[in-house]
Amino acid sequence: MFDREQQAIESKIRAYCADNDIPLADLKWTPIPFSGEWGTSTSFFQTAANEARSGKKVNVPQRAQELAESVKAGLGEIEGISRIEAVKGYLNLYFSTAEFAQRVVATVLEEKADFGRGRPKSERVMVEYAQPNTHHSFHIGHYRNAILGEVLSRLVEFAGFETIRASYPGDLGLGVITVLWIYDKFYRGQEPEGIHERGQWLLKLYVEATDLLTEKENETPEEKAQREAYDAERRELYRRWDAGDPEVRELWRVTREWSLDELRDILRMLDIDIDVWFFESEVDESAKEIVDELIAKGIADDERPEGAVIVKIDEKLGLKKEKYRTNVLLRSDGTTLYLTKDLALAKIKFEKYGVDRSIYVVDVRQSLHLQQTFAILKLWGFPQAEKCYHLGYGFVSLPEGAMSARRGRVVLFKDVADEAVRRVLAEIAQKNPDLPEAQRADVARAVGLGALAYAMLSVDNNKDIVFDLDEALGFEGRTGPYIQNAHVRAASILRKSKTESLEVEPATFDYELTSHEIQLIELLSRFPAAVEQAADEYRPLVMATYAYNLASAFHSFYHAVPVLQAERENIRDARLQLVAAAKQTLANALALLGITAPEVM
RNA sequence: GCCCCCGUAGCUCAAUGGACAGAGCGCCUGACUUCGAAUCAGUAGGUUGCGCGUUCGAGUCGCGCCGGGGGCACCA
Repeated sequence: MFDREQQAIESKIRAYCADNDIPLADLKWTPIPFSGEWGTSTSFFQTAANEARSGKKVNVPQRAQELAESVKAGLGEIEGISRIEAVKGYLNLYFSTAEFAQRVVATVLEEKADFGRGRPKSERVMVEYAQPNTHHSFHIGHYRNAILGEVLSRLVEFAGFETIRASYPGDLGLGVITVLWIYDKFYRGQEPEGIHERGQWLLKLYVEATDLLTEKENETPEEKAQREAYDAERRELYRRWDAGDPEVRELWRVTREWSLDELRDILRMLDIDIDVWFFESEVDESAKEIVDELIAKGIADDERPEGAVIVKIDEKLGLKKEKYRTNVLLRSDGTTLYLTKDLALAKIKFEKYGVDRSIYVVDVRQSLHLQQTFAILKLWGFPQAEKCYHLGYGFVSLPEGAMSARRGRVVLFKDVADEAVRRVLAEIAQKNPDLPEAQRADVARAVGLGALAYAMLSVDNNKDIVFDLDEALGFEGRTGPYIQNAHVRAASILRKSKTESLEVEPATFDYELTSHEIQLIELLSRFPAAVEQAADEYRPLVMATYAYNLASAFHSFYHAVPVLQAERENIRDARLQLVAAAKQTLANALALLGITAPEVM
């Protein structure tokens, strides 16, 4: 936010050093830590170290301090800077309090929902996420994927990139056929009422079918024969599906739609709007076509009929050590694999959608697979391969162990969301009984889902999560509701102020600010940088941490600093604007996190 | 065997190579006739798994161990 000042200072430092024959190293700027004032800071260690390396005998920390002092003396007075100090090799420049505060608050109130938005970038980004397999049900592992992908999309979009949200559900394979088989055999014609009931029922069928098809210990000859007969039926069904049998295809299409109905409803709840849907079944044909191209280009080796079509990735890249290994593009029977389809899909993304950066939000266990995909894209000659990025995330397990769809040991997202809403309603009844009945449902949903979202986002994506319901639905401490509550408190003050003229004139902060105000304003000023960092590093956690820190600063301010009862009118006006700016920035940060910012709770 | 990720307070987790490693939970103490206590203020808690190295400076980078998790050609 103070780039212009920083650049002016930087050029002054450069000029000074040039005049005094000091070979200045690159200047890096950071906020000054543990200060009760605002400012920016740079150090001279690198420059001193360079001198030492060039042969001069210098003690680096001492020399850095000398340089800092000397530069300080050479800078003189600078507009907007109240004070300069040289300490421990650092040069600290403190901003003029009133001016800084006024500018930060005015900027937020002017830009409103756009505060923090980055300048438009030239590249187009596609984020692929929210893609459970069909014929299953949406569990909390899928939820982690969906919320991570959505927040990442919001971040890169807000940072200025044109952003396309894509989902790529797996709608074929043995798992899907297994569900079709048991439905066709035992449940033909049945269909539960309700989108979620129907979607979840498919998962129950899958569990039941898997049980029937899994070899048991000590099974009798009759049981064995039965199981093998079932399995033969399933294989036959797969064959008919593959051959395009109209009856099987229709059954597949209808049941697939049940899953997608459920998925679409959950995405609606989560305020996720997917732009492009790719289905595995739709890229199957084009996947077969690209194999020939890759063989012709000498990237893939055709070892049929004895073997498969493979890519010796390490060898083609000229790597000595095994890293990407070898992978199969076509089975010896000519059918495609996951990798083949991913290559075909990438081609579509690059050529049809003009994607420059392609981000895959996928379970970390598929890391090797995606690295292989990117490596082959590179061999294939796509320059975008360099900007393919796998946002892997640790899997979500339960205190009793890994989730397992086969064994039916899963925690469904819908169940958790419903429980979250129930708990918030109970909380409201206790803490805010005056809240009108009509608003309770909306607030409960906002707060319940906010708690869940923050529980997922406040852990770095590469860490596994052991999902504990009580922990995920916590409303106190470092949680979504804590941040939402800061927003609510700000809204409450503004409601009570009854001022219409909040934004007509910038307030002047020409009184002695408390440390709480200083801390709060400092955090407001850092929001644009937090957005940029989170988007650059593809890390939702950065924004989650920022939002909490901002809320924490607001809560402290709220408790310690009177606003409506401020001792003077001008102070009251200034603080009201500060509250409005904090509310706006909290709302912007929460929006990026996919969390609703309620007015009351 | 090879590759990837992780190891920080009792627990769960933070920390662009930079100044004094920070939060939450839990424990203990205090603050609601005061803008909403889903809050705030405070106490206690650390050899950042171990060792060597690079650097003016290492939780962060490199190498080697130890411990945990994941992955390694016709599954997705």
